[in-house]
Amino acid sequence: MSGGARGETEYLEAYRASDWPRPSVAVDLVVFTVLDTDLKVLVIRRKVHPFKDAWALPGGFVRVGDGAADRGEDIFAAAQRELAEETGLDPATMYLEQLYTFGAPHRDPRMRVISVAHYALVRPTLAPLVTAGTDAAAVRWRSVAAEADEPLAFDHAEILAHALDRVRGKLDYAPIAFELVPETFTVAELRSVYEAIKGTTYDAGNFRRRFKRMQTDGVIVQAPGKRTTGTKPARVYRFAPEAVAGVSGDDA
Amino acid sequence: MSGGARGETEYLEAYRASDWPRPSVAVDLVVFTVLDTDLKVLVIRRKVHPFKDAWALPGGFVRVGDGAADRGEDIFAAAQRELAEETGLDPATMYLEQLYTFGAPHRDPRMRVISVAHYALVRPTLAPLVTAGTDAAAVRWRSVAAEADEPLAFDHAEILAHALDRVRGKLDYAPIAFELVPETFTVAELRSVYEAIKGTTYDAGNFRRRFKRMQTDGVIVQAPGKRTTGTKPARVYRFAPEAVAGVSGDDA
DNA sequence: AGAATAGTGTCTATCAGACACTATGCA
DNA sequence: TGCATAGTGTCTGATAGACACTATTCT
Repeated sequence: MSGGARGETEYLEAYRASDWPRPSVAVDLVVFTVLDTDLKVLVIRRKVHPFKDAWALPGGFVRVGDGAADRGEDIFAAAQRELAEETGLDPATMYLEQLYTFGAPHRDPRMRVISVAHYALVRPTLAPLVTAGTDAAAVRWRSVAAEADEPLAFDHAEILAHALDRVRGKLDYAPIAFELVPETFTVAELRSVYEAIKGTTYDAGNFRRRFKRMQTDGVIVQAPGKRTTGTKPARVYRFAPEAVAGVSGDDA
Repeated sequence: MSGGARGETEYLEAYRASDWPRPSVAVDLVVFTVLDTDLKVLVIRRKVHPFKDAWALPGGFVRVGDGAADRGEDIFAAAQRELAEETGLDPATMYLEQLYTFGAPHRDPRMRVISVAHYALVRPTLAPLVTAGTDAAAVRWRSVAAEADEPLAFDHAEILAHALDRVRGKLDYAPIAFELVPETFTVAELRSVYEAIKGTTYDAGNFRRRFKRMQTDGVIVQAPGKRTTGTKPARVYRFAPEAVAGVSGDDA
């Protein structure tokens, strides 16, 4: 900082801006997993008003410090914290990425809330371990396909639709499907994840060819052992993240 | 709303949230155009602290109303308003889309500011008409290739890098190049926009083939007249937005 | 032996990159 | 007439969809 006339200008500018009304800023989370070859999203039953007892996406307010010394937490850190709180899982084990920011003036009946939505991908092996956070009466993995289900609170249906678009689009050019299978997986298992996300079927032979290309590209390597599925056992593979650029999660 | 015990819970919840410190929320704009076959970004010279006299991306605070009656403006509306203020152009003539939200705790030295970055595309025919807004000492179209240029204020270099990634990626699957040519254009003109954005060259013959596919798909239609360029005149075409789904701009 | 899934190979259409070639208007 | 750009055509390699086929294991 500086003093004198510059300092005065600076002070006035800071005063002006901080004197205007400010919105609350939240993060909302669209947490996906694949269970029983079906794409699921994590919903919680709200304990408090508004939308008490309704299903909603997990989320919470970004911690903003008061003043110059404490500036609060980063937005991505807030999303990680909420993800941990609302699932009981270690956020380092999940893929997390910022999605879109929703800020319609009346999206929250209480007050002006701007929500930075994120989406997360949880391995099916971890999905059954989620536990309800303190602000939730219950958590549930809800099928994304279940349109006729109970409506979601706030504008969460719109946020979910956005997240679906993003994941479906990103599936074609980014290695995100690997976040939704166990550490080791078969060709058929990876295919079923693609099918669950896209909502279509993939030809088994053609998908295998694509799979093989990823193998020759070094994205996938064979893992020891086989998976027995009641019929001919299948080879298992492992994702090789070291061969892929930009797998860090949030790209900001 | 409701009364009684529910009302009390509701009140307490609202009180709690609104009593916490809140951040200022801004919109920043990455405004692109193509001039002289070069991709340019609009920068302003700051009039006030912090970063006084430095180049920065245009932007401003989102107007947030005070209380239940006035809730302020929508985020997209704020971006449109800033776009109009900072360019002097009608925002309806430009493509505008939300990009990413930046909220590192110390990205603004004054206070906690969360910025919802957007990017805009301006036709080269309109680009020379931009005028500086009230908070800018000057505006300039700056080449994005000019790495060795003066640094940008705040985290605006990072925002610009994000916007470049988005535009370059989206160019391949969305009809955004049409936002950067005049109403009617030749094959070569559209190709030079692709080249300016991607920073590479395209084979003229192959690009023409791609162009023709868009024509048979109804995305492009021939327009009357020819463009004379000092040599053999070229046919001119027009974008046919009615044939393309999802050209609305912001997709929220 | 039969069912079911794992795994392979082929044909075809589409599209991109490389590149040779023709057509036309202006200096 | 020559040059520069407009515009056309061809060859090749990579990939996706459709689909027929073989291989292996469990019951």
